[in-house]
Amino acid sequence: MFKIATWNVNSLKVRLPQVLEWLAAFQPDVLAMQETKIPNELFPAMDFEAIGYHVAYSGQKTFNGVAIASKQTIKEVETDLPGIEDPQRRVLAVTLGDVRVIDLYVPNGQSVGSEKYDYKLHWFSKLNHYVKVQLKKYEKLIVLGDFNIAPADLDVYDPKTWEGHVLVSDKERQALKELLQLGLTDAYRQLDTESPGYSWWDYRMGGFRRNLGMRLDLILVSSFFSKKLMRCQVDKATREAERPSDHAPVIAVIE
DNA sequence: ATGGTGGCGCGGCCA
Repeated sequence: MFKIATWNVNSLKVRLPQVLEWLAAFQPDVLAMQETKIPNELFPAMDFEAIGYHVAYSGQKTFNGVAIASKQTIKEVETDLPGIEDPQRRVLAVTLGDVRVIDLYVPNGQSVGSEKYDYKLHWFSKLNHYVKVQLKKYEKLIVLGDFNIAPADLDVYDPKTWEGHVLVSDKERQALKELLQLGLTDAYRQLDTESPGYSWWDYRMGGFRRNLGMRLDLILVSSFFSKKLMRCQVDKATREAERPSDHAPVIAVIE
Protein backbone atom coordinates (compact mmCIF):
# COMPACT_ATOMS: atom_id res chain seq x y z
CA MET A 1 0.00 0.00 0.00
CA PHE A 2 1.22 3.44 -0.99
CA LYS A 3 -0.30 6.54 0.59
CA ILE A 4 0.41 9.84 -1.12
CA ALA A 5 -0.74 13.33 -0.23
CA THR A 6 -0.59 16.92 -1.42
CA TRP A 7 -1.07 20.06 0.66
CA ASN A 8 -0.63 23.73 -0.10
CA VAL A 9 0.53 24.75 3.37
CA ASN A 10 0.66 28.53 2.70
CA SER A 11 3.87 29.20 4.66
CA LEU A 12 5.72 26.28 6.18
CA LYS A 13 7.02 28.61 8.88
CA VAL A 14 3.49 29.24 10.15
CA ARG A 15 2.18 25.75 9.40
CA LEU A 16 5.13 23.58 10.52
CA PRO A 17 3.52 22.38 13.76
CA GLN A 18 0.34 21.46 11.85
CA VAL A 19 2.30 19.69 9.13
CA LEU A 20 4.33 17.62 11.60
CA GLU A 21 1.22 16.74 13.56
CA TRP A 22 -0.60 15.83 10.35
CA LEU A 23 2.23 13.58 9.15
CA ALA A 24 2.33 11.80 12.49
CA ALA A 25 -1.43 11.23 12.36
CA PHE A 26 -1.88 10.23 8.68
CA GLN A 27 1.48 8.57 8.07
CA PRO A 28 1.56 9.05 4.29
CA ASP A 29 4.48 7.60 2.38
CA VAL A 30 4.82 10.93 0.60
CA LEU A 31 3.59 14.45 1.26
CA ALA A 32 4.02 17.03 -1.50
CA MET A 33 3.83 20.59 -0.17
CA GLN A 34 3.35 23.91 -1.96
CA GLU A 35 3.73 27.57 -1.02
CA THR A 36 6.36 26.80 1.58
CA LYS A 37 7.54 30.43 1.29
CA ILE A 38 10.87 29.55 2.84
CA PRO A 39 14.40 29.72 1.37
CA ASN A 40 16.38 26.47 1.27
CA GLU A 41 18.84 27.56 3.94
CA LEU A 42 15.97 27.97 6.42
CA PHE A 43 14.09 24.76 5.54
CA PRO A 44 13.34 22.86 8.78
CA ALA A 45 14.73 19.54 7.51
CA MET A 46 15.62 18.22 10.95
CA ASP A 47 12.04 18.54 12.20
CA PHE A 48 10.92 16.19 9.42
CA GLU A 49 13.84 13.81 9.89
CA ALA A 50 13.05 13.59 13.60
CA ILE A 51 9.67 12.00 12.76
CA GLY A 52 11.02 9.62 10.13
CA TYR A 53 10.77 11.59 6.89
CA HIS A 54 13.41 12.41 4.30
CA VAL A 55 12.95 15.78 2.64
CA ALA A 56 13.69 17.53 -0.63
CA TYR A 57 12.85 21.16 -1.21
CA SER A 58 13.08 23.99 -3.67
CA GLY A 59 12.21 27.24 -1.99
CA GLN A 60 12.62 30.97 -2.08
CA LYS A 61 11.97 33.88 0.25
CA THR A 62 8.38 35.16 0.59
CA PHE A 63 6.69 33.42 -2.34
CA ASN A 64 6.11 30.01 -3.93
CA GLY A 65 8.31 27.09 -2.85
CA VAL A 66 7.73 23.33 -3.02
CA ALA A 67 8.88 20.48 -0.79
CA ILE A 68 8.48 16.72 -0.48
CA ALA A 69 8.56 14.62 2.67
CA SER A 70 9.05 10.90 2.04
CA LYS A 71 9.50 7.80 4.16
CA GLN A 72 11.67 6.36 1.39
CA THR A 73 14.99 7.89 0.45
CA ILE A 74 14.78 10.57 -2.23
CA LYS A 75 16.67 10.29 -5.51
CA GLU A 76 16.94 12.04 -8.89
CA VAL A 77 15.83 15.48 -7.71
CA GLU A 78 14.89 17.99 -10.41
CA THR A 79 13.65 21.52 -9.73
CA ASP A 80 13.25 23.14 -13.14
CA LEU A 81 11.15 22.65 -16.25
CA PRO A 82 13.23 22.35 -19.41
CA GLY A 83 12.79 25.24 -21.82
CA ILE A 84 11.91 27.93 -19.30
CA GLU A 85 14.13 30.22 -17.24
CA ASP A 86 12.15 30.72 -14.08
CA PRO A 87 13.32 32.02 -10.72
CA GLN A 88 9.94 31.05 -9.23
CA ARG A 89 10.26 27.77 -7.32
CA ARG A 90 7.25 25.71 -8.42
CA VAL A 91 8.53 22.28 -9.45
CA LEU A 92 10.06 19.41 -7.52
CA ALA A 93 10.48 16.03 -9.20
CA VAL A 94 11.90 13.11 -7.22
CA THR A 95 12.25 9.34 -7.49
CA LEU A 96 11.20 7.15 -4.56
CA GLY A 97 12.15 3.54 -5.23
CA ASP A 98 10.83 3.11 -8.78
CA VAL A 99 8.09 5.74 -8.44
CA ARG A 100 8.51 9.15 -10.01
CA VAL A 101 6.73 11.96 -8.15
CA ILE A 102 6.34 15.48 -9.55
CA ASP A 103 5.20 18.13 -7.06
CA LEU A 104 3.75 21.29 -8.64
CA TYR A 105 2.70 24.74 -7.59
CA VAL A 106 1.05 25.94 -10.79
CA PRO A 107 0.98 29.75 -11.24
CA ASN A 108 -2.26 31.37 -10.07
CA GLY A 109 -2.67 33.52 -13.17
CA GLN A 110 -4.23 36.49 -11.34
CA SER A 111 -6.83 37.34 -14.03
CA VAL A 112 -7.60 36.28 -17.57
CA GLY A 113 -5.53 38.27 -20.07
CA SER A 114 -3.00 39.52 -17.50
CA GLU A 115 0.75 39.04 -17.80
CA LYS A 116 0.55 36.45 -15.02
CA TYR A 117 -2.16 34.58 -16.94
CA ASP A 118 0.07 34.39 -20.02
CA TYR A 119 2.92 33.18 -17.81
CA LYS A 120 0.63 30.50 -16.38
CA LEU A 121 -0.27 29.17 -19.84
CA HIS A 122 3.33 29.34 -21.04
CA TRP A 123 4.54 27.57 -17.90
CA PHE A 124 1.87 24.90 -18.34
CA SER A 125 2.90 24.21 -21.94
CA LYS A 126 6.46 23.60 -20.73
CA LEU A 127 5.10 21.38 -17.97
CA ASN A 128 3.18 19.28 -20.48
CA HIS A 129 6.29 18.75 -22.55
CA TYR A 130 8.26 17.75 -19.45
CA VAL A 131 5.59 15.28 -18.27
CA LYS A 132 5.36 13.75 -21.74
CA VAL A 133 9.08 12.96 -21.57
CA GLN A 134 8.85 11.78 -17.96
CA LEU A 135 6.04 9.36 -18.85
CA LYS A 136 8.26 7.67 -21.42
CA LYS A 137 10.92 7.17 -18.78
CA TYR A 138 8.77 6.29 -15.76
CA GLU A 139 5.80 3.92 -15.97
CA LYS A 140 4.99 4.65 -12.33
CA LEU A 141 4.36 8.38 -12.34
CA ILE A 142 2.42 10.64 -9.99
CA VAL A 143 1.93 14.35 -10.73
CA LEU A 144 0.34 16.21 -7.85
CA GLY A 145 0.02 19.59 -6.24
CA ASP A 146 -1.85 22.88 -6.39
CA PHE A 147 -2.89 23.18 -10.04
CA ASN A 148 -4.76 26.47 -9.61
CA ILE A 149 -7.27 25.12 -12.15
CA ALA A 150 -10.69 23.69 -11.35
CA PRO A 151 -10.99 20.90 -13.96
CA ALA A 152 -14.78 21.17 -14.47
CA ASP A 153 -17.84 23.05 -13.25
CA LEU A 154 -18.50 20.29 -10.70
CA ASP A 155 -15.28 21.42 -9.03
CA VAL A 156 -16.53 25.00 -8.53
CA TYR A 157 -19.01 26.27 -5.93
CA ASP A 158 -20.71 28.76 -8.26
CA PRO A 159 -19.79 28.03 -11.89
CA LYS A 160 -22.05 30.79 -13.25
CA THR A 161 -20.25 33.50 -11.25
CA TRP A 162 -16.85 32.11 -12.13
CA GLU A 163 -17.49 31.55 -15.85
CA GLY A 164 -14.55 32.76 -17.93
CA HIS A 165 -12.48 33.78 -14.90
CA VAL A 166 -9.02 32.67 -13.92
CA LEU A 167 -8.90 29.16 -12.36
CA VAL A 168 -11.74 27.96 -14.63
CA SER A 169 -11.11 29.59 -18.03
CA ASP A 170 -11.20 27.49 -21.21
CA LYS A 171 -7.50 27.91 -21.97
CA GLU A 172 -6.50 26.76 -18.50
CA ARG A 173 -8.83 23.78 -18.60
CA GLN A 174 -7.59 22.91 -22.07
CA ALA A 175 -3.99 22.94 -20.85
CA LEU A 176 -4.92 20.63 -17.98
CA LYS A 177 -6.86 18.38 -20.37
CA GLU A 178 -3.78 18.09 -22.57
CA LEU A 179 -1.76 17.06 -19.52
CA LEU A 180 -4.29 14.34 -18.68
CA GLN A 181 -4.35 13.15 -22.29
CA LEU A 182 -0.67 12.34 -22.06
CA GLY A 183 -1.80 9.36 -19.98
CA LEU A 184 -2.72 10.57 -16.50
CA THR A 185 -5.90 10.11 -14.45
CA ASP A 186 -7.41 12.54 -11.96
CA ALA A 187 -7.51 10.24 -8.92
CA TYR A 188 -10.29 11.98 -7.01
CA ARG A 189 -12.62 12.21 -10.01
CA GLN A 190 -11.96 8.62 -11.08
CA LEU A 191 -13.26 7.37 -7.74
CA ASP A 192 -16.03 9.91 -7.16
CA THR A 193 -17.94 11.32 -10.14
CA GLU A 194 -20.47 13.25 -8.04
CA SER A 195 -18.97 15.02 -5.01
CA PRO A 196 -17.28 18.38 -5.61
CA GLY A 197 -14.27 17.50 -3.48
CA TYR A 198 -13.27 21.08 -2.79
CA SER A 199 -9.73 21.46 -1.52
CA TRP A 200 -9.49 25.28 -1.34
CA TRP A 201 -11.69 27.90 0.26
CA ASP A 202 -10.92 31.62 0.14
CA TYR A 203 -10.02 33.14 3.50
CA ARG A 204 -12.27 36.05 2.62
CA MET A 205 -16.04 36.42 2.97
CA GLY A 206 -16.39 33.35 5.21
CA GLY A 207 -15.59 31.13 2.26
CA PHE A 208 -15.05 27.99 4.29
CA ARG A 209 -18.01 28.49 6.60
CA ARG A 210 -20.25 28.88 3.55
CA ASN A 211 -18.46 26.08 1.67
CA LEU A 212 -17.56 28.36 -1.24
CA GLY A 213 -14.74 26.13 -2.41
CA MET A 214 -12.97 24.78 -5.44
CA ARG A 215 -11.09 21.59 -6.24
CA LEU A 216 -7.67 22.94 -7.20
CA ASP A 217 -5.40 20.37 -5.55
CA LEU A 218 -5.08 17.28 -7.70
CA ILE A 219 -3.37 13.92 -7.66
CA LEU A 220 -2.81 12.65 -11.21
CA VAL A 221 -1.55 9.12 -11.70
CA SER A 222 -0.23 7.14 -14.66
CA SER A 223 -2.26 4.17 -15.93
CA PHE A 224 -0.09 1.77 -13.93
CA PHE A 225 -1.48 3.36 -10.74
CA SER A 226 -4.98 4.22 -11.92
CA LYS A 227 -5.83 0.51 -11.96
CA LYS A 228 -4.67 0.23 -8.37
CA LEU A 229 -6.37 3.31 -6.93
CA MET A 230 -8.22 2.48 -3.71
CA ARG A 231 -9.17 5.84 -2.18
CA CYS A 232 -8.82 9.53 -2.74
CA GLN A 233 -10.19 12.05 -0.27
CA VAL A 234 -9.92 15.60 0.96
CA ASP A 235 -9.02 16.01 4.61
CA LYS A 236 -11.49 18.82 5.23
CA ALA A 237 -11.02 18.62 9.01
CA THR A 238 -7.54 20.11 8.66
CA ARG A 239 -9.08 23.23 7.07
CA GLU A 240 -11.12 23.63 10.26
CA ALA A 241 -8.02 23.93 12.43
CA GLU A 242 -6.93 27.02 14.33
CA ARG A 243 -5.02 29.30 11.90
CA PRO A 244 -5.38 26.95 8.90
CA SER A 245 -3.96 27.04 5.40
CA ASP A 246 -6.59 28.07 2.86
CA HIS A 247 -6.08 24.60 1.29
CA ALA A 248 -6.90 21.19 2.76
CA PRO A 249 -4.68 18.14 2.20
CA VAL A 250 -5.72 15.61 -0.45
CA ILE A 251 -4.77 11.97 0.11
CA ALA A 252 -4.74 9.02 -2.28
CA VAL A 253 -4.24 5.38 -1.38
CA ILE A 254 -2.86 3.09 -4.06
CA GLU A 255 -2.89 -0.70 -4.39
C1' DA B 1 -19.76 47.48 -0.53
C1' DT B 2 -14.92 47.38 -6.82
C1' DG B 3 -14.62 45.21 -0.64
C1' DG B 4 -13.24 40.93 2.24
C1' DT B 5 -8.61 37.62 4.95
C1' DG B 6 -4.10 35.91 5.54
C1' DG B 7 1.21 35.76 4.78
C1' DC B 8 5.26 38.39 4.34
C1' DG B 9 7.38 42.02 6.47
C1' DC B 10 6.70 46.91 7.41
C1' DG B 11 4.51 49.35 2.21
C1' DG B 12 2.14 46.96 -0.79
C1' DC B 13 2.08 42.70 -3.31
C1' DC B 14 0.26 38.15 -3.89
C1' DA B 15 -3.25 34.72 -3.50
